[in-house]
Amino acid sequence: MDYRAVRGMRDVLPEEIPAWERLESTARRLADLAGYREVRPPLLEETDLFIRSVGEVTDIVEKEMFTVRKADHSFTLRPEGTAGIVRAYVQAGYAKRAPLQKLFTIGPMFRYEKPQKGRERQFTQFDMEAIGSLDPRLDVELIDLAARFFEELGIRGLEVRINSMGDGEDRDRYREAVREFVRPNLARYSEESRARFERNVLRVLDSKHPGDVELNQGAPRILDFLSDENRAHFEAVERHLRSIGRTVVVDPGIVRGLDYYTRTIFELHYPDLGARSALCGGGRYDHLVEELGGPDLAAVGFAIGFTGTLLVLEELGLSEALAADAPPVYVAAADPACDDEVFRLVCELRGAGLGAVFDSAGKKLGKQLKAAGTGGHAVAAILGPDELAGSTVQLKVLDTGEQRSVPRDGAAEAIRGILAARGSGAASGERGGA
RNA sequence: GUGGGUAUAGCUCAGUUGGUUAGAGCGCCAGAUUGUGGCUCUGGAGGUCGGGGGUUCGAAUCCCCUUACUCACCCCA
Repeated sequence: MDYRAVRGMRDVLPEEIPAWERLESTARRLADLAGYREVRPPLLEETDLFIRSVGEVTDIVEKEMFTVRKADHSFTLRPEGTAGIVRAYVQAGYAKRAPLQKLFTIGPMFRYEKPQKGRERQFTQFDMEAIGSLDPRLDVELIDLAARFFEELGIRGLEVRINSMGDGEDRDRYREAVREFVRPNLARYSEESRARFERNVLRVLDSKHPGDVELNQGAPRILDFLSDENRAHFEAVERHLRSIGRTVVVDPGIVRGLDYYTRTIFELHYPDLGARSALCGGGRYDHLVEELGGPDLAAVGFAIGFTGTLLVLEELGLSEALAADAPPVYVAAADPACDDEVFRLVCELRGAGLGAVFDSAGKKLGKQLKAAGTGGHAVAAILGPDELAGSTVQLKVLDTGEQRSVPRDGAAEAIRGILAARGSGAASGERGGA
């Protein structure tokens, strides 16, 4: 095999499209329900946009960007959706004419990481963003919508974890407190954690080394460092979550990897997925609009990864019931002499709004009917010399085997009748599953 | 970036201590059935055994290198 898809990128083949369409339609329906409008920023942005928004010392910027240079400019394939959406928001002038915008986008993101289960270099995300307000009900609205997305797909048992990162000053004071907490025992920490101590001390608390976990007992919690205002915001989020019946876990260990996050952050986990259990991550980014040249406006959003979601659907056996509908009619030639007339009927039926296909491999009638049956078509229309002579067509209902002759002129109508009779009895999704 | 595993037909996989023309199931094509499918039977096509080098009379099998895939760590969707 000479050519393969680029490492970490894969083809979504026709067999998988129904599952993808289901994710997309579920996302769009939810967005409509809550008044979020679709926006489609370009896949390529100036590299500096991501450095500025995601943060210079993050993994994404340091080593995961797909960057191309052209004529003194540096462009980067978007590694996440929020930066581009906020850039578009500012550029479109929404900040002045209609500051509160609820937006969503669905599309590919790119990160140069080593691929593994649930992680690809090109992956698709569903992003929802509410820009222009600090209302804690928006935090909760988004958490609720994210959870609802999975529930509508049939995925239960998700765990919602929330935390607050405070704002810049809160975080500075907290970071200092953690540094003081760790420093006396630094020599006893794992090598990994000692490196993190320098680079990003908060990650020390995230360590999975047994010894580190022990040492981290009793570490300061960021929630104790929140300003009154940020504490009130966090408590309001919890209160609203309770009032709509969403149970969540407050997890002081969540520390998101992008610099722009502030205040509320959350993740949705599917515990059975193992190492890569987070299906959704999000939170507030209350300074990003200003950072990108707009006024100081608060915002909150999340991203759901399709890759992990599809994995879970697969595991739960929920993706097998999905199959695309084949065109209802297969027009078969009883004799090669009728091929022209078969093609004419196919086009005629399509003109009448009936999906129709024909054999173009020179199969004999028996093989054509076999193909019609296994191909998932509902009706076979058979044309042979006898039918041509009598201006008729044989219609065979493929799942019952019953067959009758109808006038050629009335073929479309007769087929419509058969489909209506079939369709009325069958529930949606009858095909594919069984 | 670090560490482990795996590479044989379109797919899922066998291949015995290295031994002659590398197999099976599914799928595909055809015939039995010269105008009627889903079952059955018969036959067929399809493989530089990931690539390169080495050991050997002889390598899919042993050794080295390489590439790809995959899993985990890190981090994240």
